[in-house]
Amino acid sequence: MSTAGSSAEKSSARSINPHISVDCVIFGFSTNQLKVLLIERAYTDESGNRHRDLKLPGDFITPDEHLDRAAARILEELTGLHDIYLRQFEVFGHPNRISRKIDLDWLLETTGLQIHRVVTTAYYALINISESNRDFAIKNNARWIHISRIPPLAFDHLEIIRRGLKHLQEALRNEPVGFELLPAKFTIRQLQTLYEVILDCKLDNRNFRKKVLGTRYLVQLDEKQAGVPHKPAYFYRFDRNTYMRDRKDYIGFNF
Amino acid sequence: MSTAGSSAEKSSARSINPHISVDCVIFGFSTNQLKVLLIERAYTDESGNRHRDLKLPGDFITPDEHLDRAAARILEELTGLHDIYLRQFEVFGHPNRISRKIDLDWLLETTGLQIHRVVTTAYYALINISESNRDFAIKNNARWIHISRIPPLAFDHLEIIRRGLKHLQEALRNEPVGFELLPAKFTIRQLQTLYEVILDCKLDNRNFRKKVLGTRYLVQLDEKQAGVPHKPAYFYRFDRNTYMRDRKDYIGFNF
DNA sequence: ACAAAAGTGTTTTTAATACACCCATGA
DNA sequence: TCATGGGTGTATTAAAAACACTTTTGT
Repeated sequence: MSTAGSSAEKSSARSINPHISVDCVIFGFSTNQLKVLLIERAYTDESGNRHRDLKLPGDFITPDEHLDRAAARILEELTGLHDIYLRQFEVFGHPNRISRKIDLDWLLETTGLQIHRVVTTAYYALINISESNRDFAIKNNARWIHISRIPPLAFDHLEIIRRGLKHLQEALRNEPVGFELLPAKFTIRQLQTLYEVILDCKLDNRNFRKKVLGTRYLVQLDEKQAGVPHKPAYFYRFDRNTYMRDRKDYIGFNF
Repeated sequence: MSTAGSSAEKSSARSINPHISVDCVIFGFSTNQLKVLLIERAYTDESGNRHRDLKLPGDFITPDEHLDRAAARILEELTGLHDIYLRQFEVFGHPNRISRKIDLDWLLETTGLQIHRVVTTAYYALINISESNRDFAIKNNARWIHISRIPPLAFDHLEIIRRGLKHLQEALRNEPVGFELLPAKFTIRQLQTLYEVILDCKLDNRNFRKKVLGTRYLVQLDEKQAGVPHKPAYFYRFDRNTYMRDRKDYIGFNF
């Protein structure tokens, strides 16, 4: 669990349910890297020294708040974005997930409550960094951290990210979620790199193009890349309506 | 959320966390049907009349109980079974999921507390009905109900079962979980029927045999069916060790 | 003219599908 | 001997994988 920096302060003012929280693993893709949006947390140790570390965006739910709604709220408070791809993926309820002194102290400091047991529901969000960076300021000392360069985090947040990545990989295999991480216009190579980075594998370029262009829901635009020192690539867009119509209800099984 | 019949009574005695519960969708397979284990719930309406309906086995967690542990406890209290396949699959946190008068009244009656908001973590369990019936008594007025003949249930338990079935179907496609629902010795036809019933489709017998016998982890026993009025089928068993060694780390993607 | 990434086809291999008959047993 | 479900093989089709060169642009 946890509480978003500024949301935490709000939490102590407004009414919260201190037993249940929501945490968001916000994935973004830029400069050919998968990143996670983390928040700087400041806390004071027993010697009065101020420390910083990072945590997932999250918050306690309010007494009558739907979990999905809480996740959307956290995302919107942080980034200003709404209508973002957001999926519940797992609950973390280990009784010792809040046991380090710094975590207990930080909760006391931000909520005013002595809290030692919180069950958190984890969501992952997929956002397009470049567009959202352009239009919305990232507030609350949030930072994009490369997925494989994540420092020690608050609570069990590293584990939550690991599991979130697993779920993202699973989703990427079975649904067209990759587009959520790309701008509306993208090149096939960008898409392929996204798959390679998230699934951590190499894909054959010709087979990849054959596969994705074989679907009817990837539509080529008239526009090409400009100013690149090589043959410019066409831009494509994802046509969700066509996907919805054509989606094959897969029946095979592998075990 | 909910509380298992007898566990509910216990809950009011022992210390509970009344905000968080665990519910178990316990699947079983017998007479070629997929079934769910449900518990009879009795409640008294305002006119003092006694009513019965059905609910999922579930309970509040205790203050320091791991969610997984709570699910295992519920399962064991009910069936006496342990080391059962048990997977968390989803959290149900809608603020109105406990809003019907009968549900509110029943909670008051069984816990002594006025409870109107509970976030529940749902697990599904896979058990082999015949073996467990033989060795363990099912307590607490529990009944196996055919998956497509489920009457109106307490709380949002019907929705939880629907979602649990979806997750079971998904698991069945990707992992060898079907064996959890069968006796240690089973015939290929039993296995095929299990797939057909759970995935709700017809499978070609020759192709099915080819596929499952192509794996190395389905091993034929010397034993055959006896007393059947037709050619007796060989029994097979699932070799989990071989599966663990041979499991192909599937890399393909379909979207 | 060079560097750099875009874009393109064919062959091979593998997996999925479709399909029909004989076999072993109990009654 | 009959009814019942068990068990088997092949041909076709579809999808995945392997693989190398030409094109377009900026510098």
